[in-house]
Amino acid sequence: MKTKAAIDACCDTGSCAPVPSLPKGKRALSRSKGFDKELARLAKALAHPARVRIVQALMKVNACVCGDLVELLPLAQSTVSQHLKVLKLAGVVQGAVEGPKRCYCVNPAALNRLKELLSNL
Amino acid sequence: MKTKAAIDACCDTGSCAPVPSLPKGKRALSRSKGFDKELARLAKALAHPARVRIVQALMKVNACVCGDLVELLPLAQSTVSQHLKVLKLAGVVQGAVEGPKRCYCVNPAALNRLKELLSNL
DNA sequence: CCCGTTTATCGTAAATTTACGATGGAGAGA
DNA sequence: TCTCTCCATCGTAAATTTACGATAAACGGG
Repeated sequence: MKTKAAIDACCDTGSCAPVPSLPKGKRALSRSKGFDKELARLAKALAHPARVRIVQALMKVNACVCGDLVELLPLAQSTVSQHLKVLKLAGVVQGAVEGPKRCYCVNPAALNRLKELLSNL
Repeated sequence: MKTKAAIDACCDTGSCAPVPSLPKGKRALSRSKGFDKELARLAKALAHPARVRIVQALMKVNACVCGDLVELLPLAQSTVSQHLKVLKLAGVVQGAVEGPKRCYCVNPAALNRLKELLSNL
């Protein structure tokens, strides 16, 4: 009977529990109203390899990075700027003006928040 | 001079470092070739509120969940099935056949991997 | 063997994302 | 002031995502 084997392939408890009708007062965070939206929003910010690369580069130096991020990526300058905008809107990076250039750095709080939300899944 | 103030708003070190030309042998994980793609792929799986809700519900019971996930979400059955497919392809959930129903549960390894990648940013 | 239940897939439409070149604006220096 | 550099924004095209209803496929029960 392959049914049993298929179940084992899924998870160890052989039986199928009913859906828990969600908010059961188990953990405060995951009950909070915007939990799913907030996690999805932060995850979406990192849901593109180019944006991950940007955050990676920004983390590596713990200072601001002047704009030659474009040279890191096989993308046009306007595209990189657009990705930076996405990251800024999600609160993952912050930017400031330094002379004619821009200055970017990651906001550690946003990444910590993402980790926190993940831990409370 | 508002330039200085703007810098402070970005990060505490007042100066702007050059981009670090990425792979500098600092940490093995973040150097690995597919790091950005893998993180982006996992993040993308959670980049939609409905998929977060699904994972949430699947985590809450540590067993398989029979299919009435549809009742959790304000979405049509085919849409939920599509989101489940995305999660399965990303390796975040696993499914098995139980009689006429399907049986889903999360793959903790995938979520741990996501946390690991985030920690190595 | 048919039937009802459950879920995946197909076809499709709307919305969003991704990417590019072109343009514009802000600041530094001649 | 004029110009040059750096970057954001605009306009736009292609690709992807999201959502739905309709249909098909798998299974157990009668």
